[in-house]
Amino acid sequence: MSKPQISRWQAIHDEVLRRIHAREWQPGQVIPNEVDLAAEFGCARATVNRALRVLAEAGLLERRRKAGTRVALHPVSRATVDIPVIRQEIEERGLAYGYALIENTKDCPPAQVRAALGTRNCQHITALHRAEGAPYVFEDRWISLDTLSDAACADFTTFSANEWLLAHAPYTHGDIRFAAHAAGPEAQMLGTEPGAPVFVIDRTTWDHAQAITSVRLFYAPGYSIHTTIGAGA
Amino acid sequence: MSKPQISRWQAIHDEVLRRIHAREWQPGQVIPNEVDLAAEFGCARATVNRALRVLAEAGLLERRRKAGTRVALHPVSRATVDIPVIRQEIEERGLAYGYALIENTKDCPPAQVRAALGTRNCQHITALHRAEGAPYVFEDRWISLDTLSDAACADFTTFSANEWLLAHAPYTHGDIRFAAHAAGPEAQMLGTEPGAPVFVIDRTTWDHAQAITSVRLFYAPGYSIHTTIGAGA
DNA sequence: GAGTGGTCTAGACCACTGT
DNA sequence: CAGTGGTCTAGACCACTCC
Repeated sequence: MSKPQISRWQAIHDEVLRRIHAREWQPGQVIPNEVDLAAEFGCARATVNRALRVLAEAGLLERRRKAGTRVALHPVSRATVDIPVIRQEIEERGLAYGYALIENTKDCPPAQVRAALGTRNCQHITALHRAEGAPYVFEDRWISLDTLSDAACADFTTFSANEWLLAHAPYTHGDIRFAAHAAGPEAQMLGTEPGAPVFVIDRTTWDHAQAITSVRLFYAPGYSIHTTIGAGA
Repeated sequence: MSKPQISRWQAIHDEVLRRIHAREWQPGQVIPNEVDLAAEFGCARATVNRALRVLAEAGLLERRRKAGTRVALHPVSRATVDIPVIRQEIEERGLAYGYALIENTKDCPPAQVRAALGTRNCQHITALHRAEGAPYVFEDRWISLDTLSDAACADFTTFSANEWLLAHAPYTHGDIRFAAHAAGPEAQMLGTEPGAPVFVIDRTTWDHAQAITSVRLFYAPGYSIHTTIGAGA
């Protein structure tokens, strides 16, 4: 037998959620303040605070000092997407991981990447990741040599730039874009035809103000990103 | 002048993050327990707990009772994606929102949707959302009439099913998938050619154990989802 | 069994912001 | 200015899990 072990703040979280769903507290309406709710639930204010903070982070409540807490008018669905290391993503599905470096040169990136990285001084790496022998994702990466001069002499033949960067260049923040593109020259490597729809992820990461790398991942046909969303209204 | 106003727990959060990035605490290594860290930082244990909890939620730390807190071996990038109501998404870009119902019939869904919703008794709604007159997204939605019998007599001509559901059927959890497809018959409505790459979002939502709706959104060419990621290693 | 994190309390001070 | 949420404290008990 397994007991869920609901904590006090989770119970309050659930009860507040129930009142929002039941329209006892309507969208846009101000709900009682923390002191009153703590009195109602017979607990400390900090416990109510925790419950409401989680709901606010989920986008269901809007909180402002003095103005109080309101039920959000336009609750957005907030999904958290995990973007793992490619090798890990493949191996976690129980498939054999394969990697092949295609190109590794010092080069000047195209305008769009140049704008993202803020430099012309880049290492250009292209590689193919395979799952169980089949093409999985084609990686087209630019690394700023202004930020990471080591990248010029790194060996990407056995380990991908993906993993090298994880070990050598932590980032503070990044920027991700998901889109659908028509396959270009990389179609052949992905085992599809030019013009076929491919799922593309563009990602640029920074270490504070220093841009580190900008990468475009072309996924083989059939790829999709899956995630779940919590409570919404 | 604006002061960032860094709170105590955020300062500790940042310092721990610095130590992880600086490899002072290496991946897989157990870091000092909360009591020791509280002593080091000269604060209450709850404050350290808050800082470490946030880092754990971000995937950078792994915490287990008795075993202690370790630096994650495979820090995944965890991005939060906001999926707003379509009308809101368009209007927030300062564009005129347009909506046209195409079809609204009681019908039996295809096998895949049937499996997701667990019923044959469905309302089928298709509609086109426009931004500034141009096609923006084509919506292909199935609503379970077992769960929401009201949907059979709802009027979707002026307000989209998207908004009707928000007001009538809160969900407790959902399931989202992003993918790239080749445009089918909907290509014409999206102003593109069959076979062209389109960004597709599949979403199914439940209210507890009851499936509510399953929708497939076909976005017009050029659409992309943008988000940011926080600190990673 | 014992060490660690998870939670909770009662109270306090502070930051922000609407009035 | 005053009301509200944001944070912090010192201490406590409990749940979990490794040894």
